[in-house]
Amino acid sequence: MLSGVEMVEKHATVNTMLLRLQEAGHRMTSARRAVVEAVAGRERHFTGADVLAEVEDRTVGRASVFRTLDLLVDLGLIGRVHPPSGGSSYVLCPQDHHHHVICSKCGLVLDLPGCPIGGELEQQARSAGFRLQGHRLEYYGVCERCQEDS
Amino acid sequence: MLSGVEMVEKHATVNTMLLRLQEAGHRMTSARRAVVEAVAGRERHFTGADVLAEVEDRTVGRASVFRTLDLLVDLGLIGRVHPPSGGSSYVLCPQDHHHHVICSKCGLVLDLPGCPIGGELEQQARSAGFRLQGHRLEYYGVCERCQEDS
DNA sequence: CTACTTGCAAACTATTTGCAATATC
DNA sequence: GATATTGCAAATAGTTTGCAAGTAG
Repeated sequence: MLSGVEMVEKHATVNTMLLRLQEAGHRMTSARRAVVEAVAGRERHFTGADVLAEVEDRTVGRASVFRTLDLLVDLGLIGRVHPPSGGSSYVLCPQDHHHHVICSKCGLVLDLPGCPIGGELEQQARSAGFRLQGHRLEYYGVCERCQEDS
Repeated sequence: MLSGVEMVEKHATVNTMLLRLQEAGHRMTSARRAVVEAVAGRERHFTGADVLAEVEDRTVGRASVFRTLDLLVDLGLIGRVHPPSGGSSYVLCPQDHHHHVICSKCGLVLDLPGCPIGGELEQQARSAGFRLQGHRLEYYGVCERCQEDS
């Protein structure tokens, strides 16, 4: 069984993502399928425009692309990142709490499972009266391949 | 001397910021002064539009506001943050490496001196071949005052 | 069938650019 | 006086909205 699947899927597959959408009470439409297919398996960060470009020959409207991406973000299947270069883009996300390293040159995204947060700084914030809700942590660097290329 | 100054200034004052601009080889103009004055002393995050609104009665052009903000970011006097609610805004920054907690309700920004980063995750990124350049870490929560208000 | 969802186009928001005029050094 | 910088207006980028038509459940 499962012949051809040699790797553990770190990220949700197309089917898993569609299933999640349904479970969350959303209808399964061709627009959503198109967006999910355009997004699944990506290993770099991508923008709304990237996805739009990939699905527009399937006559999926601009709005539906953004609406579906929002949905996927809400479900935690993809996340938003903000490269220092500016702008915002999306990345596929594994389902547990994690962070990303993003290559400044090619946009490659690597998941870093686990979380170094929780110590002194959180304590400081709490003693200043904050009730913490979450955090955003992103690393930036240059990936192996891009270092070679330079 | 220095009568009236009872507090240690955590962030650069108007004069300090202007001085930095000059040191960096930039001219001292009224547009820049206006932007710096609009920005100094803020304890919440603010957007380009906020600053624009505050200086436009001084006939400072839209473009100059954004150009000056960029300059201040380059000099490290202010930083960009990306609230989960979306969008991007600026915060005053102390001069050393630090992070922020941001109140989701009122936008209050608190500096957290120091940095919890450096351990396991960086190691993972390095062993995956990344040459790290930096990171972005922001905490989100609700400040004391907003908890009371709710 | 019924309500959710869509595609389209227009509306928006936020920021950037081109350029002649201006002000700083 | 040379050049960095400006204000303005138009341009651009990216995303959102309003709505009649379409379609999944």
